[in-house]
Amino acid sequence: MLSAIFLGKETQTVARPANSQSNSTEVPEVVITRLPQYIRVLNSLLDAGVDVISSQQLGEQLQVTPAQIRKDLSYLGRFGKQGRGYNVSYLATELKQILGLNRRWNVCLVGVGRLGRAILSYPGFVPEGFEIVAAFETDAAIVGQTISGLRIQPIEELDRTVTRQNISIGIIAVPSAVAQKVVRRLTECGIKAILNYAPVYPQVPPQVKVRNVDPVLSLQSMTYYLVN
Amino acid sequence: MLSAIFLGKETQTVARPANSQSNSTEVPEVVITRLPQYIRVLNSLLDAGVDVISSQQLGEQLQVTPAQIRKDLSYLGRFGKQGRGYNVSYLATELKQILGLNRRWNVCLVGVGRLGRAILSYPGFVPEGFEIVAAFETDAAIVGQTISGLRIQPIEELDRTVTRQNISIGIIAVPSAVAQKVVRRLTECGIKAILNYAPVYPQVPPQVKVRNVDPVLSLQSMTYYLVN
DNA sequence: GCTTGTGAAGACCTTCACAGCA
DNA sequence: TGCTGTGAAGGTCTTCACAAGC
Repeated sequence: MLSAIFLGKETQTVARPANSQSNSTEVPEVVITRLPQYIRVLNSLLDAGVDVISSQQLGEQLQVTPAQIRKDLSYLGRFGKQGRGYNVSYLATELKQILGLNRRWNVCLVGVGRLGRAILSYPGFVPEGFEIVAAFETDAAIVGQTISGLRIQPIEELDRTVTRQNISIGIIAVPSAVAQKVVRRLTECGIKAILNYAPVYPQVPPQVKVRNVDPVLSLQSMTYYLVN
Repeated sequence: MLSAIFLGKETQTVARPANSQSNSTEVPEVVITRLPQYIRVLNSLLDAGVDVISSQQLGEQLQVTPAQIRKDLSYLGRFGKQGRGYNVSYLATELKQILGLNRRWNVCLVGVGRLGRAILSYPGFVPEGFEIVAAFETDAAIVGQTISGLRIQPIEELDRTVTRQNISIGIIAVPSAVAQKVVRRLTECGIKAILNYAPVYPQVPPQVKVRNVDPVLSLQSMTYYLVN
């Protein structure tokens, strides 16, 4: 019986602000975080056979103001037609291109405990173009096992495998106590994007992006509204 | 082999803005989402035997400016002493009180597929005071089974169980297609806080809080920075 | 001297409102 | 007429900077 999960603060997780040095021409990070949501809705509209949609209609589906959608898109180009709206297929294609979602990404997992195994068997990544092609552990009892079709490697092979398999993204599922150390190892391999399931916010060099998946934090911030 | 996961957009997180009608005296939602992080660091400081900490030092641990910490706390009260800083134990206690974390919360899970089972066996909730005390399914093949010590109930029993077991929080782990329907059922039972693992942003009445756990969105927003 | 708490300033993000165009 | 794209306005959040107090 295998399984898999995750979270988003935004949610959160939210993710940290992290607007390092913002050239006036830079796209705000919050805009970037909304684009995948736009794409998701556009995909479902495509499936429903919708050809054209206005910012008004799109906004209703996304629970966002039409002005926000138009403004967001205006940072990236001019995709609509006055008097008509946006061609669903064209807009989806353009946004995927901009986000780099028109290709596959190789991902590695560090930490193959209970949580790591759930991530390995989570079926939501591959259809979106994210494939976990390597998994690492320190526990000698786990190294060498084959889990979800993947041979678990010792952490020492990280550097070599990341290079050889052209891995750009790391997923961390190790205990809090070692998360920071793992983050450093990943960044030293040249990894620039990390999805962190450990309940700590690790420090990274400014050019590295981290997104934290932390359902406990999400619960803990909601209870405020239950008692107030 | 069971397992468990989650995410944080929020990141994350992130979560939707959702500043409905803000009295000038209301605590900003983004402040509320930071408090659990503060508490986490304070707890680890307590374990380390630290008695007093300044906003400067706390800020270093959290990667946040000292001014932000002081400002955040000032929305909630006056917890520090000039010239000294904050008493770690006192501040942690006060913040937990404010967030309603000085008590246990009963939680129900809807959806006991692969993902739901991972959530059921996730060991991170109970130590923080969140206990999944009921689980619901529509699939007749799963209803009646006992998983992680919990008898899986038919969805029809939701209302009665929520009332009887005093459940305040719902976790959703159903397919996207039915997530909105489940959200409505939960809100009709009086549930005011929902942790949503389905890859859709459901609509809720304004007094209901939702946090979305969505690692795919997190990955999809990071790739932008890998290609740009 | 050192650090908090907080008005004020500044940065950032969202919304408005309309010119421009189909 | 209908809708986009966008400067400008408005609002929210963050940072500054300093008075107050230990």
